[in-house]
Amino acid sequence: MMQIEVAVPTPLAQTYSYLAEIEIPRGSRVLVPFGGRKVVGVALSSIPYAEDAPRKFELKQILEVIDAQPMYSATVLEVACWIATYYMHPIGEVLRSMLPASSTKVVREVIKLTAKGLDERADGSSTWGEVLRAVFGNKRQEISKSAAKTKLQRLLEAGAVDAKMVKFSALKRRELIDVTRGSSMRARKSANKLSSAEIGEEESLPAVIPPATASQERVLDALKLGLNDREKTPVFLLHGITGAGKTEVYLRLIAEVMSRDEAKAQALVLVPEISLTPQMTRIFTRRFSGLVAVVHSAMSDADRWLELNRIRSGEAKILIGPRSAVFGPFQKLELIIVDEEHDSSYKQSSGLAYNGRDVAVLRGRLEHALVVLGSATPSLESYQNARLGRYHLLEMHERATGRPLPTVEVLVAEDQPKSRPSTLIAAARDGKALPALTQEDAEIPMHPEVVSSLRDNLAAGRQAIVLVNRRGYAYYLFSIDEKKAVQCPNCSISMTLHSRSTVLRCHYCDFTQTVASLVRQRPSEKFVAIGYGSQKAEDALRASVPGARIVRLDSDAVTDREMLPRTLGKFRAGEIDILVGTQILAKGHDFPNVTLIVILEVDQLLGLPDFRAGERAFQLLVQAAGRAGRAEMPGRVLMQTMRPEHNVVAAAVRQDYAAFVDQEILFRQAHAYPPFSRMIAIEFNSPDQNRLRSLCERVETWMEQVARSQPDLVRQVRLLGPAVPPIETIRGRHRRQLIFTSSQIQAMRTLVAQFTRDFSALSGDVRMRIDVDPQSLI
DNA sequence: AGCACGCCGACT
DNA sequence: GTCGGCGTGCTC
Repeated sequence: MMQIEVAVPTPLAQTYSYLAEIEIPRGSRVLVPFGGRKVVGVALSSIPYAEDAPRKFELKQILEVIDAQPMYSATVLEVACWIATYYMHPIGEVLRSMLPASSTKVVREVIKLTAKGLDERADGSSTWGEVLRAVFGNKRQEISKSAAKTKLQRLLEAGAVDAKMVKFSALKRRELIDVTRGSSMRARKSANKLSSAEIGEEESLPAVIPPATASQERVLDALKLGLNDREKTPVFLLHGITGAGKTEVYLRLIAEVMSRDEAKAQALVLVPEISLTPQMTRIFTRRFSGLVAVVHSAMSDADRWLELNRIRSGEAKILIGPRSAVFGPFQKLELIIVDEEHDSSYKQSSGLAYNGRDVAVLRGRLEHALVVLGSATPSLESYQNARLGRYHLLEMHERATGRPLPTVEVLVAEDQPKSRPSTLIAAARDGKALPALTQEDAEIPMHPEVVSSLRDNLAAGRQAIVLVNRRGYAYYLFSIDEKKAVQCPNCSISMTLHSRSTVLRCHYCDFTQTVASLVRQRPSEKFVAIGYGSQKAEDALRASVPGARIVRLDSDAVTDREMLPRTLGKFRAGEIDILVGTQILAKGHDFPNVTLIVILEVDQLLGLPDFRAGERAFQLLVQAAGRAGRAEMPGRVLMQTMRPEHNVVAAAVRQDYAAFVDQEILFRQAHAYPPFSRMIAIEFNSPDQNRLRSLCERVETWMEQVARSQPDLVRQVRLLGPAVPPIETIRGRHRRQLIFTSSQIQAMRTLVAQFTRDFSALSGDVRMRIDVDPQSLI
């Protein structure tokens, strides 16, 4: 008999011991009984069972070994353990988040009609029969619990029958149904579907490989030296200006790795989710036909399994994906590329707060793989690592086309437009139909130069991109009487006006309300629409650039997963003259015929209450500017701002990364912000404000106590809060934030570990989330 | 997180 | 008198 340590997907940090007849391979998933239910855990170790050892409880038997071949390799398990420790997250949850969701949601429950239930369903006059017919239909006797749940929910919403009858417990009590636990699902077998890579292949043409430029050659030579020295597991930071041809470097490096190693070597390419377009995928599939696997978040679980299994079997050599791809089941990973390494989407913002880029560096070290972090605007953290010699810095200062960077001009915007009551809103109050949009309604503060440049560009048969860093129609709806913007009832932020100012929407919880219903609720107040978003910019552009084919692209416009690639495809094909939209447009895309980029509302970027606001603004401005003039035609960039003197704007205008870094480093140093310190943020949230308040009092008492009992430890760590974060409430949950900062990482971690131990038992509906190295403090 | 056990209001 | 509400506490 063996004793097996199993990591179980619960918010508990410890592992649990079970019994099995034989040793179970480390990394295999197992089905175990756990607190009255069955869950899927991961076997971590097997030791012979010492029968006579004293123990407080009897061990339970493992019910089933799901994977004969471990699902998690030894290295991936090591990565998981590191993440669990570093990000202070339970190991079972870490392992669960590493695979597609269905890998651990394997205990399927099945609802079955009993004989009595069958009779009842046949009875057309029975209300219970009605419920059963709604759930099972007229033929089926069995249905999965999740499917049944949605049907019951729908029935409940319809309100045709008593709410009490629309419940599993009620049906069960009457012995109309049986709830049984099905057996666990196995690792998914391949479905009859073509993988995205195969589909991509069909369309693809043979690759035309451009000759490498001098700087590409130089960088590649250095990287190849790194490949020879992999035992030292070097990390390279590839800083190349926009259009320098970093992708071509990646492609050649991958080819080099593969040519060296009897076609066994595998490579990982991490990209920000948003740049995972079919075009991007095609670049790789054309060059490495049949060897590329792709995963992205819009994919179904089944498809994701399919692609990951191609990597696991060794059939595919290259995995392209967003941050979660860093957990890919590689056989022999020899190269990891993190494209746009500065991108904030590498940091998971909910649940397990890992940073895919940092995990990539760790995994590279464990696998002895070469790691390349690429960016036109490296994060301060990575750049500092390069300065300190931890990473090798490689720079590319010329564009692959030999063309100069686009010229950037600053246009000083007028002040805010005069606040005037909108005719649209007045009409909504009267309950009349909304009037057609007038020219005046569609006005936004646009510098005359912006308009004339867009017209000239159109006349020259060229394309333009207009970037508005805010979605929606107007910015917010301001109540003149209350002297404040209309807030979301669930979140403490202003709602944004959409659909020509007829609808208010919260960008945090998606709460939606029509303006008409708002003015009915608050009949005596007067409102004005302030500011503008991408929707209004679209209208304004239509009015001021007649004849242009204009399409808006932002997360509201992208309604299905075909939308973004389709629109970008049309734009590339020249069927669209002007693309107007949000950050979606700023990243990575390569449009040869785009010669003009307009960036409106630069100022809003700079004003965010976060120490990284400057860095984000600089990155966005440079990335956006980099979309212009990528082919033969020179590009031009117009930035409209009210603060032309701001040093971030000034550096972005010159596209001078070094100048930006120099000043930003000084700023971070002066305030002891990362990378000169580390941060751990702890968030408490609860729908109950009072509970939260008393918890904060407990936290303060705790802080005073440790300051007294462990003064040496506390002296090394700065503790901020508990404070109300910039957005106090999200989805009806009030929040408080506690921030630990220190340059003494170990001391800080010790203190935080102590804190989480002392606050592990939270009463009521209070939740705690730990964010190590937070990307944003909002 | 689930799920069970446990103690108080409105119903067959 | 029960059913069922959700407050605490445990899960090898």
